[in-house]
Amino acid sequence: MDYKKLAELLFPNNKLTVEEIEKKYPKRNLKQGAQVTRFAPSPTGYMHLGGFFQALIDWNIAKRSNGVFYLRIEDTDKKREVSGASAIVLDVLGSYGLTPDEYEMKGGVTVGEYGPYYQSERAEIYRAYAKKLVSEGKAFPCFCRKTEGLNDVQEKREKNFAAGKIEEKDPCRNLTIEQIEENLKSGKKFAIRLKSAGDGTKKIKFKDGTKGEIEIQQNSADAILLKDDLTPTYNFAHPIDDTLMGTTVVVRGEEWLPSYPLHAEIFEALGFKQPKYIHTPLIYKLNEKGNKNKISKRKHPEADMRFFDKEGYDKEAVIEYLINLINSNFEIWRKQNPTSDIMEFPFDGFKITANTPIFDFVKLNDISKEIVSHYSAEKCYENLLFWAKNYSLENVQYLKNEREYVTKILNIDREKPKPRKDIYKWSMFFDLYDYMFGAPKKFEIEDSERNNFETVLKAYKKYLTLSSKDAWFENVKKMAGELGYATDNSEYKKNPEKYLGNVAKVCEYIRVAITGRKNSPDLFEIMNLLGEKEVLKRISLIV
RNA sequence: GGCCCCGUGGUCAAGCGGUUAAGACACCGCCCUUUCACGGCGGUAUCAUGGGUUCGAAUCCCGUCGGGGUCACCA
Repeated sequence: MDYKKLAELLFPNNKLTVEEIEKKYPKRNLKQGAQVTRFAPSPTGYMHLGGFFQALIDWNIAKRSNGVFYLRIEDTDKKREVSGASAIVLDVLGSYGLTPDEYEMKGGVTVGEYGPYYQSERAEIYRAYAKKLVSEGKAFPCFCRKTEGLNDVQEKREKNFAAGKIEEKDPCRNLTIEQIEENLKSGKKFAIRLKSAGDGTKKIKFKDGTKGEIEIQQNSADAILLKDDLTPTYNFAHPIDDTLMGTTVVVRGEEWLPSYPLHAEIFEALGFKQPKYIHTPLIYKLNEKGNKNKISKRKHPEADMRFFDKEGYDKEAVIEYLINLINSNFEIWRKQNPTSDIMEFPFDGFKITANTPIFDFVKLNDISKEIVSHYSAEKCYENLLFWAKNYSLENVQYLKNEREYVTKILNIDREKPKPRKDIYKWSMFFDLYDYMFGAPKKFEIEDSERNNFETVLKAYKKYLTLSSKDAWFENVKKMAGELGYATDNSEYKKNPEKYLGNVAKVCEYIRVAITGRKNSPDLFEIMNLLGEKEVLKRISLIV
C-alpha cells in the first residue's frame, strides 16, 4: 500500500506540515528544574471541585519551580460546549489567586506564545499529524457507521464485556486503496484510527507521580484519532498539544489511568517523548450506604466551585483544606507555622496520597473557623460586604449604612489571644447574630425553668448597669445571691442542693432573654452594644 | 466480565521490616470559666481478611473480600 498516496487522498487540502508546525513551537526557555503544567478543562460551564483540585496542584508545581502554568480549553466536543465557559474557569481560578500564565479569552486577549489555547482553533495541527501518521502507515481511515446515541454504545460495550474482548482491531484497517477511493468517491465520511501494533499480551511499565510504578497491559485498540468531522479525540490532542506546548508534568484525574497505554502508543507513533504524569485521586462523598460516590454536580452542590462563593466560604480556607488533601503533612506544618505564608509550605506534587479522599465539610469548617478567627473585625466586615454584594443583595445597604455597628459585632470576642471561633462562612452571619438586629422571637428555655427565668428577669430590671463590665457583673452577682443562687462556684459544687443554681444559671437566663439562645459571645459586650434601653425593652417584653 | 487503582479509628492520615501504631477533625470526660465557645488536660476508637517470607510484618509476596475507575467518533 502506498501510504503517501493514501495520505494525500484523505487530506488533499492539508498542506501544513508537521515540520512547519514544530518550528512555531520552539522549546521553552526555562531555568533548570522549571516545570510546565496545564489545566485543561472541557468547557462545561462550571468549575468542578475535582478540576480545581488538579489546577491547584498544577499551579503549585509550576509556581514553586519558576515554571509556567497555562490554561487550555479542550473544546473538541461541540455537543457539550457551553459558551462563556472559559471566562468562568478563568474567573474562579483568578479569584483563588491561581491565574494562569498563559491563556486565551474567547473573543478577547491571548496571553502566551504557545497558543491557540482552544483546541477548536488547532484543527489544522491535528490534521497535519494525522496525515503524517497515515503517510507512515501508522493510522488508517475508518468508514464504519458512527455510533449513534447512547444505546448503541451501551450495546457495543456490553457485547465486549461479555466476550472479555481485549483486542479491538477495526475491520477498516484492511481496506485496499481502491476500496478507500471508492468510499471517498461516494462521499462517505471517514474517521482516522490508530493502527495499533499491540496485541494485548505485553505489559508496559511507567512511573506515576502518585501511585508509583504501574504495570499495565499495552494498548491493542485501533482507537479513534480524528472523528469523522476531522476534529481530534482527547487521546490524540493530548500528545500533540502537550508536546508542542511544552508541558513537562501532566496532572489529571485517575480516571485516565486506564488509557495511559493508548497515549503511550500514540506518543511513540508520533515520535514524541512523554511528560511526567500525576494521576490524582478523585474526590468522593460517602452515601447512605457508606460507599463512595464520585462527587457530582447533580447530587453535591459543592461539586461546583461557585458553591463556596455563594456560601461565603473564605478562599484561604478552601485552599488550605484542599492543600491538606493533597499533602497531608500540611496540617502539621500549619500548626508549627500558624502565621506563615502558604507559599512557604514545602508543597510536593509527587507526594499526593494515593487514597481517594472523601470531602468533609466538618473539617473544612474547622479550618475556616480557625482562619476567620484570626482576621481583624475590619477584614471580616470587608469580606462580609464583598460576599453580600454578590450573593445577598438585600443586606448590602444595611451593611454600608451600619458599618461601624456591624464591625463592632464582628469584633466581639475577637482581637484577643484566643479568639472566638464561630463564623466559617459569611452567609451564616445574619442568622448567627440575629439577636443583634432585633429582639428574639423564640427563647431556649425549658417550661420547668420558666418561673425562675421570669423571677430573675423581673429582679434584673433593677440591677442592670452597663457602666463597666465589672460593675455589670458585680450587680449580677449581688442579685444572684439575693435570689438564692450561689455566687461562689466551688461552694456551689460542694452543695448544689442549697441553691437554685449558680451565677452561671443567672447569666444563662439573662442571655436567653436578650439573645434567645443559651450560647452567644460575651454577654456584657452584647448588652453594651445593644444599649441599656434596648436591653430593658427586651426584658420588659417577657416580664 | 477484562484491565487498572485503592484498602491504618467515623473522616483526613503518619508509617517504608523492630514504634507504647504520630497528628488533625469529630465524639466523650475533666479543668478553666458569668453561658456557649475558645483554650488546657485526658479518653474511646484503626492496621479488611487468609496464607506465606522472616528471629520479627501495618510495612515484602500470593490469594480472597470490599470500595473505586475504565473498557465511546466524551473529555
